[in-house]
Amino acid sequence: MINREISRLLREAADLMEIAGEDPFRIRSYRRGADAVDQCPQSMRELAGEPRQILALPGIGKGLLALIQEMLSTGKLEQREQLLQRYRPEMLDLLQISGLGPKTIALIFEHFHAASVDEVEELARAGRLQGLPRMGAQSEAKILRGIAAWRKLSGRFLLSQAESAAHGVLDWMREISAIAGLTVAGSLRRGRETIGDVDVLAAGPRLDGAARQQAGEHFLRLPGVEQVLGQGPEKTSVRLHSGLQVDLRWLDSASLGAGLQYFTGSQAHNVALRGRAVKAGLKLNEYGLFRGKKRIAGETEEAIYHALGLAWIPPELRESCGELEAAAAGGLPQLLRLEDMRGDLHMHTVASDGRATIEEMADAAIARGYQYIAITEHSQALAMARGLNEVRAREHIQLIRAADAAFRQGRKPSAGGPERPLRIFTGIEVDILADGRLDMENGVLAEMDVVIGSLHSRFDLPPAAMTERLLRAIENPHLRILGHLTARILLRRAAVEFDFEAVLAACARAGVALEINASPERLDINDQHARRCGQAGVPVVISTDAHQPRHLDHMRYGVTMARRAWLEPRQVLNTRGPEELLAALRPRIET
DNA sequence: GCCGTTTTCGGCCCGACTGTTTTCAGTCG
Repeated sequence: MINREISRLLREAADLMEIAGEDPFRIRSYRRGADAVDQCPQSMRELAGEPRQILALPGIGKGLLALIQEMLSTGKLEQREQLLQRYRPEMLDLLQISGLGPKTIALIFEHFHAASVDEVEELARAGRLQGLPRMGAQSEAKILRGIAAWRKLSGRFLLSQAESAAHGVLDWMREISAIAGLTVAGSLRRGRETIGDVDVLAAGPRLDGAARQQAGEHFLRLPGVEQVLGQGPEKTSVRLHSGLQVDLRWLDSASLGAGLQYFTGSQAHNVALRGRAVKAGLKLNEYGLFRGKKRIAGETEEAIYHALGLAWIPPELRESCGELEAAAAGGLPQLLRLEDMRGDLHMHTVASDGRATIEEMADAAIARGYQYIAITEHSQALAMARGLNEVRAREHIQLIRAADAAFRQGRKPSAGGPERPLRIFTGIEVDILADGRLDMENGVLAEMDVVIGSLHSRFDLPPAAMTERLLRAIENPHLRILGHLTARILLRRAAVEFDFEAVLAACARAGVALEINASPERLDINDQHARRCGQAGVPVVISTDAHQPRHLDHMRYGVTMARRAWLEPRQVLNTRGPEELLAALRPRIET
């Protein structure tokens, strides 16, 4: 039993305990314990003989240690089993639905014995939920909207989840020496925000039938495999405990490029590309590019694209959105790269809900080669995150300025590490309230280098009201960045609807930048939105919303989205140096 | 259930907002 399964059982037990109305603090400690298991670099199984090391993990005490030991020896968690007997396993899905919480789920179960999404949907459609205490027509409609949004995205996985699963597969399969080449394809390679299943391609000169058989059996022993979906000479498919499907395909070296191209897609891109081949009297399939029976390309993707008169097209662009025409005309964009990024403008520290100090975040930024960061705590509306009110915000500015004074000289207060100068900007992530006001006095905002306005509530406002709310926020001359512009927050959430073009036009007029929030759990503005920013001349910033140093590495997800949006470095403000950035961020304040 | 202890139990992230209320429970972040 691997760490992720242990943490999953703990989390599911916590979810069920919540429905059962048990002590909320106890539930929280189960979840904290699950986090600790997830973040522990060593496996619980390895540590099983050293219980003191498990107890040393933050949030794990005697009680949870006993549960972990129980799971390691029996593979089950009795407490979870009992709750599942009392309720039903499908109930865990209901918690994913926006607008449905543990109390309502328990209430519905009590009255109707309904526990699945289908059953609850049927009750809501029939208007029967309205009979329950404190439930009216509007609540019922909200639940139905939540279910519709959930259906749209259930079964899909975040890019980061799929990436981490794919890395596990690649590491596992590298143990087979006959495999010379391993790569991911599909939507994961194209960097889509959500992934349906993971495609892994394997090739090697000595991968004959017997070797494939052996490697395929090794694949089936991959940790976390729940079910074998299919097993054949060309492809083996499994489903992991997480629900993610992973396909392993075998390719011949002579058609490696063709296979990679074919299985990377997208389907629309491939259809267009095959059409181009047909026009040239050629045929393209997963085995190569053919003139008659003669293969004229196939070992590499580059050779295939070149033979079709095209520049090689980065996978992120392969969505049949004009990339073939651009590649034919030599007009592909100079896509943004991770190394173009010079700073991160959105992060939290222990002053609100972050886990590290200003200095620790600064050290991490220096280690990643950045020239500047902005510290942007939450404002008070986000009480759960210990958001700052005006008084605390003013105090925090002083701390940031003191850290800036130390770090901009290239000196670090703490010992060790690289000594390169870093600018630390003052900032705040201020909540855009339901009526469009910013959750902080203008006098304090005026002192901030970076003011990010974000939405944290009322995602379900009608589109017109949501548009008004955003336009009003943009009117505030202190707002520099519209952040968290939530097309979708987390997989379970519905799209926030508003008039994107109107908001974009207002940003362009006001000189407000749009944020691509690179945090892997947030799918804020999507690539199509981001592409419109580039087309409309609205500057973009990419930031990680880091709550601890390692989150700074999430920048790569933001860069991936920017690449899918065809953005070039000049369109992204935090590719610029510190002075140029400040000038671009504050045009309305200082001119 | 964990933690930090004043070593035995109290505190643990809390405000905005909605819908149903007539004073607040439930959800969300």
